[in-house]
Amino acid sequence: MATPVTPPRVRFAPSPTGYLHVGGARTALFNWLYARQTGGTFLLRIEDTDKARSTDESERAIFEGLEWLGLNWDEKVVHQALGLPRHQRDANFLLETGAAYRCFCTAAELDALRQEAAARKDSFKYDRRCDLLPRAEIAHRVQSGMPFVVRFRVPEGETEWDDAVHGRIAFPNKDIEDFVILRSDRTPIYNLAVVSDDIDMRITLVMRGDDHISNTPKQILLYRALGTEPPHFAHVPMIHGMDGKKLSKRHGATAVADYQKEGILPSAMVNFLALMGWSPGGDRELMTLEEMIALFSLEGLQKKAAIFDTRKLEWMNGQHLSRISAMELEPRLTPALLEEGIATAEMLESRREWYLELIDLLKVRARTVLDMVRQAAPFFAGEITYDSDAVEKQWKDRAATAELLHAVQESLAAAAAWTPESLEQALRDLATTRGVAAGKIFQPLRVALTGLTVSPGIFEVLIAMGPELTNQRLRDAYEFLKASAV
RNA sequence: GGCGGUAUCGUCUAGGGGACUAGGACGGAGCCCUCUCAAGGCUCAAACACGGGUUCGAAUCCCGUUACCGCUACCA
Repeated sequence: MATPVTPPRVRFAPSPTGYLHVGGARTALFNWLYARQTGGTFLLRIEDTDKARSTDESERAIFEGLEWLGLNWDEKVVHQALGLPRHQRDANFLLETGAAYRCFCTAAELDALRQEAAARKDSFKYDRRCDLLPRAEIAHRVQSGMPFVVRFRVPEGETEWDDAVHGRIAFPNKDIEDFVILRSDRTPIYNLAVVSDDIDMRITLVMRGDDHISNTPKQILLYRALGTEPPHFAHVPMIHGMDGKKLSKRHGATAVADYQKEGILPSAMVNFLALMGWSPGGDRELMTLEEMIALFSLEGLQKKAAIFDTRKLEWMNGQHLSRISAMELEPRLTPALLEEGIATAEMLESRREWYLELIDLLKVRARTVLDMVRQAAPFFAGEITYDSDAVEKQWKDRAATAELLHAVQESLAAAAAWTPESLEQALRDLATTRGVAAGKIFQPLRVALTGLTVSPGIFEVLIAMGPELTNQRLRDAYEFLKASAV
């Protein structure tokens, strides 16, 4: 009863000409999810046939980006450039079977033709003039070493396929020109390299950006000419910037590494990316990778381009931040803390329990790891800076504030114990004695301890700081108040 | 220009002919909670691009129009 389907093989095939773009990452994610869900194989192919633009550095950036997102690939990375002999073999095969022909037109000639067409307001399409050359002439030119490219002879008819996201798409072949498949330097053009490689890698489903829709009929034609049935295709929508245009540097951060630096968690990034162009149906939004694997389906793919809204990403990151445990968060926060010089590795190691509790305290109100770093600073020994707005608002009367903080210090010193309950008792008693609202004490104290008007609950802050640092901070506050009293 | 694709709140989306007074989320406004800020709870504003069909009935199906996007290289 079981239907013996061969497990799917999908791939992500970026060209190493920059960094890992969020659009690319999203395409990779969909392929990965599909493979993981179906028990298929997810492959990575580096399309480095454009030697001028490809760099090792950007190849590394792609690996690191995918690894950070948790998208592991199953077999050895394929480098397209290494397939050169096969690409040439395939081109020769097409030449031999008559599916392709040599074209001796130079770039300059073609350019002139194109301009003529443009002047006539005609659309340009190669007129096959080299295909019409007499056999003898072709042989002569080849023998005399005249450079040529190989063009695919597009047959009559119509090319169509059943796209997994768009349904049936058809192109009249007459609208497709005889495209080049091999350059005069014998290197392959994209469409040939892709088809040759995808056949070689036994890809069963090509899932990629829908900017490739118009390449698809050409590729299908190549598959057939090469004697192979084409794979299935799924063209996923693009990701645009807030202005509705293709996402580019103008829109700010477009590399996944940028978001890594800004303190976005990979789990949030992947969750957010998945929702650009895919939905599990219903109201489901917050998901882990595992859940997405279970829920993923081609049917849930959207046809429409999505606009990348970083505000929702940040919200989502906040949600992931508050769900993740301090233990899991620690490895992401620590490097940032060290880099900012807020703490040292030894310090964090020696007070690990305390450190993990601090993380739990901070993660609730942070949207990014960087937020946490900023909020963590006051909890470590060292100078703090007083936010000018905070001073203005909560320490307006310097002398009165100094007096108040002295009273607070005494109350804290007199507290039964350094526990949230005792400290709260002490401070609330102080408020009662002085006949003021508790907030009138908490707020100035918060500024003294953190330099900010925003922090975790004041008793949590006191506990996390401990009596020593608290007293130090209060002494610093007196100094500041005295110095700025004039 | 030619060809192709797409069209639900500002944004991400749910919706598969009657369950739609079109749901959720981000963002916005407000309220509650409260020592601040988050978080959380509640409330409000906010969309089926337009025009024709098909049908007893259309956000859902078909056709046009419009707008937007993509491709149109010896780039990928």
